Amino acid sequence: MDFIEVCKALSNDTRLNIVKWLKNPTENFPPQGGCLNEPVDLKGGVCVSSIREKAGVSQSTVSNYLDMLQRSGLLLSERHGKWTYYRRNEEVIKELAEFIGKEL
Amino acid sequence: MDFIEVCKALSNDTRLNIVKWLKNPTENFPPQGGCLNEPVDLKGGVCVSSIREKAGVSQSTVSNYLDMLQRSGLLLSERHGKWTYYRRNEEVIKELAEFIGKEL
DNA sequence: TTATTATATCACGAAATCTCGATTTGTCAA
DNA sequence: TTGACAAATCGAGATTTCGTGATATAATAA
Repeated sequence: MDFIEVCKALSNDTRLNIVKWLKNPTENFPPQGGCLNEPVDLKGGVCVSSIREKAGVSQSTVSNYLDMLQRSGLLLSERHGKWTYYRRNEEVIKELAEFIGKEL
Repeated sequence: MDFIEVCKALSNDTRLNIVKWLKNPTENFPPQGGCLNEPVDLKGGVCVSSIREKAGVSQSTVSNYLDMLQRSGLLLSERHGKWTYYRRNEEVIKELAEFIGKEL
């Protein structure tokens, strides 16, 4: 985990909120995977357009934010058909808490 | 604690190192309070010029960094005569770890 | 008072980040 | 194959951050 990159990723209200919202996807976003007939294991993942709507920023901005959060390791993404579903990487978030508790 | 401001403050290698170094001041810096005859309770605080030397940046940069770290709450400062001694604010650092563990 | 030292503040150009609209790519359906 | 839609990438102007040298302030010493 690159702590500096994680800090940069979290140094923005919208990006911080995205990470928080994804802690409880069903509370914060509409049901996902709607259009697909096949049952897909989304593991709580949420598609870009749902996140964009909640965040109230442009499509390119949210795409950039999600990429940034993924590159920092905080989020994971999985593509199913037309949609890309993002979810939290709980292991990295746990690492982050441990880093602050021990290394910082 | 303003989490965003803390993240911004930690989004820089030198500033992150300063916070880490101040965890063990006696290991990382020369003895402090040397010129003063009066015994001063520095509580592990380190003066700006010692930090500047260790960090290898200009005086204005380190002063700016220390101000930023203090404004974020991560550091505390105390002036004694000509010197300003900076030390960690362990309570805020604990808050930070708790925030990540619970809120994030 | 004057000189010296420690730190803070100012002003600046360079580099990075922010956020957007436009365009491109990828996927599915007709 | 074409059209429609989701998401990623591109390009750009506005804002912020980076790090510096110069200057100002504050405290001590002579």
